[in-house]
Amino acid sequence: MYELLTNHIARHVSLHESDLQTFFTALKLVKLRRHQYLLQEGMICRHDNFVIKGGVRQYEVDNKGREKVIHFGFQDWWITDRYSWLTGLPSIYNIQALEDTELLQIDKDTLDQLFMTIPPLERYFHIVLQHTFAYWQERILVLQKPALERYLHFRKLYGHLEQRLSQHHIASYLGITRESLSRLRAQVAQPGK
Amino acid sequence: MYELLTNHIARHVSLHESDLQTFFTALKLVKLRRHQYLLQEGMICRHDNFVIKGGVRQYEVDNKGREKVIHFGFQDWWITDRYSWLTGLPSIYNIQALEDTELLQIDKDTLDQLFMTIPPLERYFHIVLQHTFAYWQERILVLQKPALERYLHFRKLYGHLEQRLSQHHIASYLGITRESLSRLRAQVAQPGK
DNA sequence: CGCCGAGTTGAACTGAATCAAGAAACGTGG
DNA sequence: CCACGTTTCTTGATTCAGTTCAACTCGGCG
Repeated sequence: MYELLTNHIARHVSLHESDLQTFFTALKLVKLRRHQYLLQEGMICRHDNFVIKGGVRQYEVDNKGREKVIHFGFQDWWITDRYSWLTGLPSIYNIQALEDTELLQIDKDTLDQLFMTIPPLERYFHIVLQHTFAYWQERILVLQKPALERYLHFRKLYGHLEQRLSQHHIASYLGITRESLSRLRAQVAQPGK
Repeated sequence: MYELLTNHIARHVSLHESDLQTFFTALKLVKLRRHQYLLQEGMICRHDNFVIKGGVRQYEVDNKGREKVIHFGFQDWWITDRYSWLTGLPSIYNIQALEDTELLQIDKDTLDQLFMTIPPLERYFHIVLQHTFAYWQERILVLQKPALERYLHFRKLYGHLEQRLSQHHIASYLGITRESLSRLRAQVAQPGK
């Protein structure tokens, strides 16, 4: 159960076995069934979550009732609403399981405590955040490009996930409509044009 | 010279005076004149930079030769190309001074060394990154909205900077053309429509 | 003065959204 | 295992926000 996370940590820092255990005892295993929510709009997000199985999407519902997917979370990713986590304000996001999902959850206050006694643990979270950030920086760049480029970029990064996601969710992630995505797919499949 | 940074740090963590001094001696003061570059495409970005005066913009030049502004950096902000910084790969971004600018620069290797001996320093950088991250998360959301909303959001966040930036740079930051921004401004100024 | 970059305004164009039907895939109950 | 309803995906016609191209204004500065 902790194997994935142990490996993920080892990839970034080396942690004493005892510290690792301390950290693990602070974690809570959460199981979500498809379509269940990890976070709903209006709730305060006090936890960070490491996906060990399945997948989730983080999205906002805009004032016209349309869902905007900000981010996905699959195996080996940490996911949270960083804004609510940081400020303690209610979240404007929903995080929902796309399929049956298992995550390891850590509470912010607990984690902040642990950081004081186990500095390499903070090092780990800091490094992971830097990675996520670097990826986010690229996402902002890509969002400025035309729809076809955005789709191709998505395939390069997440091609292996394409069949696990609905067109609807992919389109929303790319900032386009379902219909436009459908047309782009047709175009990419047979460049008869 | 270190006053702004001292205050910024104190806002997030408490650091022993001696640790603070150790950190400061690792910093380098960099002065840029308007239009000078802090980073150019192709260079490896090994430094993180705290702006104490002036302002910079981070942008990419796309394959059609157009500039896409990703981010600005003004007083009290840390700025770097997080991707190149993290991976050691050449940057695809340029960071250029918008006006005469002064920054405090820290080298990645030095900083990583300091983190090992001064854990609260890593805490500080971790917290700052979380803040920046929360802000980028919002930026991704906003980039999915129509141009007018993006502009209004920009004004809410950066209204006080609007006159220090050219229309060109603001438009690029918003992901629209100069002309469109001009029209939006006219529309906002007199809602005679 | 006259030039030059920054900003505005107008007209035509275009990529993507919207609206509207179909087709295909999926799951649930008989 | 099939039939039926629901959701997902595709395809077409139309509309619209924002781009492009081009001309014009304004203010600064040699």
